[in-house]
Amino acid sequence: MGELSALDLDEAAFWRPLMRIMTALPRALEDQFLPETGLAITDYGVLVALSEAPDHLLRISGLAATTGLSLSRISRVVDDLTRRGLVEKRRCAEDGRASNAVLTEAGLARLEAAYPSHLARVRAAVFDHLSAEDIRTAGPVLARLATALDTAPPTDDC
Amino acid sequence: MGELSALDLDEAAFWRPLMRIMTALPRALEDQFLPETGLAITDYGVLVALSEAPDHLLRISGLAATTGLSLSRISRVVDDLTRRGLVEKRRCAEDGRASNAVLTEAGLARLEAAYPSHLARVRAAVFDHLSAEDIRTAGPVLARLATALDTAPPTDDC
DNA sequence: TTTGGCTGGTTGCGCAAGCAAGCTTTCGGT
DNA sequence: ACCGAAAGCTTGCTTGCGCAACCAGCCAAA
Repeated sequence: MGELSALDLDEAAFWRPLMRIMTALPRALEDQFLPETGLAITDYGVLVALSEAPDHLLRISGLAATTGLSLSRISRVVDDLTRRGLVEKRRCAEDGRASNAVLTEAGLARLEAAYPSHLARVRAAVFDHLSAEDIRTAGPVLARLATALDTAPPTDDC
Repeated sequence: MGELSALDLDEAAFWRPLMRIMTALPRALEDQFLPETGLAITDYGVLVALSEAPDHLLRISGLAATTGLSLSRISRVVDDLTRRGLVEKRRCAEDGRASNAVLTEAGLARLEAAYPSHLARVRAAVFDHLSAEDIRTAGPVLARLATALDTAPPTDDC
């Protein structure tokens, strides 16, 4: 290390905005969302993940993977959602160590009720400011970056 | 609200990766950076902001604005950096309420020492996975999004 | 000049999140 | 059949962060 060249102009013009977005977007999304729906984005993410899973059922660890949260966090979030009746936790039949989280009726209803608000926030924060062209050209780049981040967490240094 | 159409395919292909990036990138950057340099990215951001300011001097509130952190957080971070000798806090002469944070020699040295590590992390996490073309086409889109987020925080609903 | 409002910053507190250590169940090897 | 290692959570503790309440210095306007 130490022999790397600094960012060039194009890179800087990519990097700076990306940093701003990383810090500002989450707040822009969450701020109105929680009061409007009674769900934290984290909760919402968990419910979405379950709603997209076969039988609305997912292992705790699978939930952690798809939401990108730590196992410990997911454990507590699922407990909380269970307490609120939006999710049910069942010990897995074929593996006594594992648990499955299942979306309840109430959970699905809550998710559906929250969806418009989420959509509105996303549109207001992101898509209202971009052209169709923007979205089409930048989308694939973001996709490459995202998959790289997903697959490269084990240090690919050296 | 409630009358919004769902995301179309292009939008979804933009939004999903963006969410992944928002959650995964910060960790990818911070994980090695702190052990390598003894600086949290937040600390690093503050030092960078100061280093780019005239006379290496910035109001506390200015620091909050440029870093995108809350005033309270900045207040504590600056206190901490002061305790570590990387920054100096001076009560402002022409306004007794205000404080200025100034980068010390040690702070500048620390920043310069940390820079290669930061660069390496950014390259490994981001630019190593993107082509020059990617960067050139997506950069402006990210820039639009970032300025929109910076200027639109007061709810532009209704 | 005094008083009420403002602005810049600090502090008390609570919450989300991760890490590390623990517990239980499973599985592979002998 | 047994034992050690590993998998799948859970729980205790720490940290980063923001909000809201607060305090001090500034600035009108009466």
